Amino acid sequence: MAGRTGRGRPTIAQIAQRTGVSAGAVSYALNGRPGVSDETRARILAVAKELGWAPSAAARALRGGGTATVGLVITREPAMLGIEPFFMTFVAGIEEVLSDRGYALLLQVTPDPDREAKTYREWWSANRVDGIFLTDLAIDDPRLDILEDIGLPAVVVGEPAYARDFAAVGSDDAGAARAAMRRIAELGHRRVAHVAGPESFVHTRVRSAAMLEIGAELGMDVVAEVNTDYSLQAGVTACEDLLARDEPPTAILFDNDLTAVGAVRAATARGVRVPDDLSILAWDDSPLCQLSDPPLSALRRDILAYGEDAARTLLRLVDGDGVTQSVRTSTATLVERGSLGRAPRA
Amino acid sequence: MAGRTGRGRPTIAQIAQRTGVSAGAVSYALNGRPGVSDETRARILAVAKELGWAPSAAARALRGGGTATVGLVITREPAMLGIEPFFMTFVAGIEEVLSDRGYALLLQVTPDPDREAKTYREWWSANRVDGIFLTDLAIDDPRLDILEDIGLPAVVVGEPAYARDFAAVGSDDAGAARAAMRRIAELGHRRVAHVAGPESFVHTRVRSAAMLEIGAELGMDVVAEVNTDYSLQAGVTACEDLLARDEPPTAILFDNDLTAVGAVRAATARGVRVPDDLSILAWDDSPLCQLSDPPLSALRRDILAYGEDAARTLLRLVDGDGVTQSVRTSTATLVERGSLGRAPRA
DNA sequence: CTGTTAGCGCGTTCAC
DNA sequence: GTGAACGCGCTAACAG
Repeated sequence: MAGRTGRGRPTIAQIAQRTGVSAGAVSYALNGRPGVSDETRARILAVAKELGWAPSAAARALRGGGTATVGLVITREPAMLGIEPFFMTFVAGIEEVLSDRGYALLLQVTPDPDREAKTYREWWSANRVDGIFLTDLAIDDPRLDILEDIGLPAVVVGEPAYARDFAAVGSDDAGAARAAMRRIAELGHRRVAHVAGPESFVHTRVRSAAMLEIGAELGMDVVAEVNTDYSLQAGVTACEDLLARDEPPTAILFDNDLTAVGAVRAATARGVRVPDDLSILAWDDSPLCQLSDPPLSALRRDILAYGEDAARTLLRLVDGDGVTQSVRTSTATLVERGSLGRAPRA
Repeated sequence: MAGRTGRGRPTIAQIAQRTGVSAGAVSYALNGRPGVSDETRARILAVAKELGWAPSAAARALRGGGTATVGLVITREPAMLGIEPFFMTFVAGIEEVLSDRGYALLLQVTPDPDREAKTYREWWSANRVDGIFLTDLAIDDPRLDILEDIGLPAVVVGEPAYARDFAAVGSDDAGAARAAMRRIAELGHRRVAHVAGPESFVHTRVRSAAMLEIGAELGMDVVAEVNTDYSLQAGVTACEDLLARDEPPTAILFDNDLTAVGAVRAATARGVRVPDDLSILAWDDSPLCQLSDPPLSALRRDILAYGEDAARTLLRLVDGDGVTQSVRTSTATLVERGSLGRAPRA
């Protein structure tokens, strides 16, 4: 179990020497293949265990056996990551699957989108990863061109419809938006607004499109679609602007929790009561929602499971097992906590 | 600049073939060493660039040139990570330094402390990392034994005094506690409490010891030292218990922001006003502090810079440059926002 | 000087 | 069960 001080990391050659057999035999034994007697095999395994041997990742990768590593680039301002509950939880979910399989996660955090594309090429050229996760999918995403070009296995985390031929793992945003709008309509609201994320993201567009369509279907007036950068301040500003209108919405759906929290503060500061005068609904349910006052009703996704699904899909792709062109979907549920109420009388 | 479809990742052999020279010559050219004419060198570099060549990480590692990778194990319940602003920001800081140098971060998130030790051995045996960051330092930390045994370069993120011969990067917690207590005393408080983190962590002990010492020095009564797991719920419970005492504290210092937020809610729910009846001070200033009502006063550390310092130190260690046994320190400053007020009249 | 050849590091695998 | 070759980049020894 130990590997005593200073001997350097154990190799097959060392094990071969100690057991008095060839390196090839050791390899067969360690990999559970035929070619060695049960007796020698046992001896070899014992010595390997004593030395704490593990195969050199470098040697395996060199032989073409894969790197046992997958990559994730998070394109965000580093300082913003601390409050972005999504990524850390998503990474934790990924880890849960990877570590069981002996895979490691190579991470890069950078605010620079160009760097992300470069990183994919570098990782591929240097043979550092067997596959990658691609998040924040954009319309006509140039990263897909690069990945197609170099042929690096990838799983798109997002709307499958925009993922071309890549395997995708996505949540059913349109369905969630539909459920939310139904509930909002049920509470008597007729004028609603949508405070969304960055316009470039596919999931922003999907949600916005769904809002408009469902609004029309339900006879509601979607008075505004506002794009933000997901920041607290953007939520404050958006809410203030909406409330300053001649005919302000009576309910607002936010694309993340941080903007929704900002909106509650903005409304309260203006003397607008939540939910009596204004209903607020957040997308993604982090602890922030419970900390807000009143606590926020939210569309809850199981982000940990989302990460796990993405990781399982990528590993399957890397294994070449299923030709996983298929689509996975996790669903969001509406958690009501008090920021969502009946529409005020006209 | 591209590497066209399907050709597989470019190798030195390919470049050699295209330029009509030997692989050795290509290697010399690519590494800026003498042995090739300027002319050939230029040709080689051009082809390499066109193919998007990058050295195989595996081959380099195999040759003993290092893996250009460092590791970090985060021992936390995955679900808790989403609200733990510390680690994500810390990781972002690390990344800022690593990516400039072409290093990658290998990450593992696991709730199992035993797994962490195992991971260090595996990473070392498999030659996956050149060094690691060690966080959440404990008293008589068994991980230090393992790292000493295998001789893997490591930087301890925490109190240098407990880091044995390892290089350490730590913040001056005792100094910060001192400054906080001075300010609390200045506001007239005489009965204070400290709601700390897990007892096993060195930095918990350091802070607790500092609190008691400074309290005595300032003639204050530290009525309680409570250990928690940093969770919101633990903050709620701790606050309720403290307020239920015969002589409750008039000010409480919390070791993280989440417990402090929980405490504000618990106090408010009991009809105890913050800061009129009870002053609350958080350690580490994440956006949560601003979202709380009233916004929390906090001991602010520059966690991003903390991560950067740790990364720089580890890289120096890996390079073998400075024999960085030295100690770094970043200081916390007190940000007052309104949860800290004058002591109520007896 | 300009360039080539050969062998290393480590695990895997094919032929014997 | 053994010996040898392979994958890839680096470098010491050697040749023109």
